[in-house]
Amino acid sequence: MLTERQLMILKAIVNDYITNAEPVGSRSVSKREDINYSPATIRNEMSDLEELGFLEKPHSSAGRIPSQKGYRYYVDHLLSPSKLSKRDMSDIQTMLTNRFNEFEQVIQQAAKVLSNLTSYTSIVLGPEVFESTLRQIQLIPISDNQAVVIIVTDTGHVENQTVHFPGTLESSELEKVVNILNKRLRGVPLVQLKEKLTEEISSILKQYINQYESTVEMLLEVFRTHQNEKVFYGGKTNILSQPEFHDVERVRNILNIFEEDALVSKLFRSDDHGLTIKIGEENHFEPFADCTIITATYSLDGKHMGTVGILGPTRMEYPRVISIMDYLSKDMTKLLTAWYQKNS
Amino acid sequence: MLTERQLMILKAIVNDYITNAEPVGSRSVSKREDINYSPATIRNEMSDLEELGFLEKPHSSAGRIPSQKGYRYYVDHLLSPSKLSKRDMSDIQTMLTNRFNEFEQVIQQAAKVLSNLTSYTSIVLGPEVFESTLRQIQLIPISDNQAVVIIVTDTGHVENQTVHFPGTLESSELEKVVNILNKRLRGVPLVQLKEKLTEEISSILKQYINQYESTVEMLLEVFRTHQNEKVFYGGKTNILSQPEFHDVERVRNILNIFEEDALVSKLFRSDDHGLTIKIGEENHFEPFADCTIITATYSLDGKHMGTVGILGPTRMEYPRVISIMDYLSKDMTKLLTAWYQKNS
DNA sequence: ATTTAGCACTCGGCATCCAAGAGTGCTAAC
DNA sequence: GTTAGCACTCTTGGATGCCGAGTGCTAAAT
Repeated sequence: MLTERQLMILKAIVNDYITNAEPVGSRSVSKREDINYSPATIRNEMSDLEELGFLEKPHSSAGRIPSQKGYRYYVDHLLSPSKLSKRDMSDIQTMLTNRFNEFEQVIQQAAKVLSNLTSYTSIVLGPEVFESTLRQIQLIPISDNQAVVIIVTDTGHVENQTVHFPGTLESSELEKVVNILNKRLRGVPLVQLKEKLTEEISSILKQYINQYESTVEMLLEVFRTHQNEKVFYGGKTNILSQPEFHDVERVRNILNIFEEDALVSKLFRSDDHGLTIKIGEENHFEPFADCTIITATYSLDGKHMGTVGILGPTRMEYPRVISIMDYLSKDMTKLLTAWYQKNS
Repeated sequence: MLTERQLMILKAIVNDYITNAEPVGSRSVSKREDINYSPATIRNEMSDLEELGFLEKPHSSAGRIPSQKGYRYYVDHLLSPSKLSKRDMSDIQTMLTNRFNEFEQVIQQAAKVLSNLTSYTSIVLGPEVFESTLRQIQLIPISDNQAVVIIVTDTGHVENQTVHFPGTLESSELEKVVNILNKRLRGVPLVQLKEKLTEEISSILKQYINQYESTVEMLLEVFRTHQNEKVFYGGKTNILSQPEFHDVERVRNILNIFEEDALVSKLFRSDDHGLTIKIGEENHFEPFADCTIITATYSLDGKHMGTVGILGPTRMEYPRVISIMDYLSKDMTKLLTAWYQKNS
């Protein structure tokens, strides 16, 4: 429905505004190489584009800036995906090639490289808890009345937790408990552990263990506080360098959000395979009303694992960020696959 | 060397500036109940105080503000330690009375309560690594070529780390390794583990274990990356609400520091027993040139364990913060002692 | 029918000016 | 030693006016 020329102009305006963060006037559009119309013509078109809702004016005599709808149209139809520069690719490669023992290290690195390359804030969510299953559980007594519970998931994530411990439980009994748990709970999704414990395991424990009541209670305690998936950040303060975030109150609101991992992981989690772009109010979250969030997922055997995300102003360098995210998420998938095969 | 009256005036000015964040004029000082001199007299005294370096003027016709030296004198000689309000005390109590399994939870809580009560940013450092010794070490194989190493310190801190694992090591041998390590390394300070391993243990392992070389290598890997002590924050963005931090660049510098735990723990660690107050440039750190850091230590059996700290503007509510910190750090010491006795 | 040149108009940004207010420093009187 | 009085200084905030960037419209050019 938009004419060829309108598309060109819209694209030019978005591109210009993305790089300069200042309202774009008709003159500067007409000066572009690929556009051969006078400012007056451009003005007429801009006026139309504004009427259609793709542009808006900060005030009556400034240039135009893209509206949310304008950005949306831009990313949906006008975006020319930029080739990733050699340098970016190699940066990603070297960051992710480092030897690592735990997958979390990769995730941490990914967050770092993302924020470095984009100068926005990156958020990377680890493997989702409710997807992962128990691979192994261990109980290690560390004093008369304390033990450490180690939980290893199928994704290779290791977690420890200290619990109070029925002092009367003997080490032979302890071993029995661990054996039973491992036998019965291997492969069970973490979120179902609690359920499973009360339904099946507790009656089994009853048969073998004296102090079974306090033991079950202890285990319930462990399973109750199931960790949320971890959230990794890169460049938390990068957003402060964007001109649109020079207001301290605004900044404070956003930075406070980062202190609440649970909230962040809710806001950034994406289940769609591939890239998701949410512009401004599409986030349905007031503090992000003029932010764009781009997320991509990484996976294992086609099974969705986690999300890498980036938070920036709506005025975001879409082409660049998109290609970086695409490349990075695929790389993580590859790495994860390789790592998993090696350590299965 | 200062007259009684000068002291009164200095104190009045600091107090006033602390609460209002605005230069204090002679008139407002003379209006205070406890001061019965005319503005003119006050002016003369203020002029003297300025000459002595305790006050300064933002510009020639504003009121005075305390200089760094002024603050210093204030905290050293003029401070009337405020009684902690019932409410504050009970807030601290309830925050710290919650049942907890790991000492880290207390520390986390402490950071939170501190920042809530003061509306500055709090930093709490966990038990210092180089002070703590090994209580127990465990190796748990989780796949053909991976194991989790669990390290428990005498302070009850538990740490896990995933390592690559010589696939050929059998579980009976593994057990031997663990036994040897526990027997030989218990009580050894974490920082000496590496040394001890190369000097003593490796030769012992050689006698018992086939794959001793790769095992030693693996252990070295573990001990090399000795965790820094953890840093807990409360109210990271609180500082943004102080009027003196309304400049985005300044704020960014400070927030960036918080991303570097190692740096933070260096800046905030205090070895002095009791309270330490560092005002402005006394921090010897440019970004903190107009910040005050107050630290207190918590301990166990008189042995210094960790530090609780607060970061705010030099214009800090000293009396209140000091009494809160004092109370909190003593409370933590008590709690830690009780906890340690119970779980030794 | 498009496109464009021309021109009046609008508005933010910036500098300037001014008056008010807060505060100082000095002097002279108490 | 203290204080009243007063001239002086400096910030703050509002009013004013100008400039430049940009628009919207109209009429001419293509």
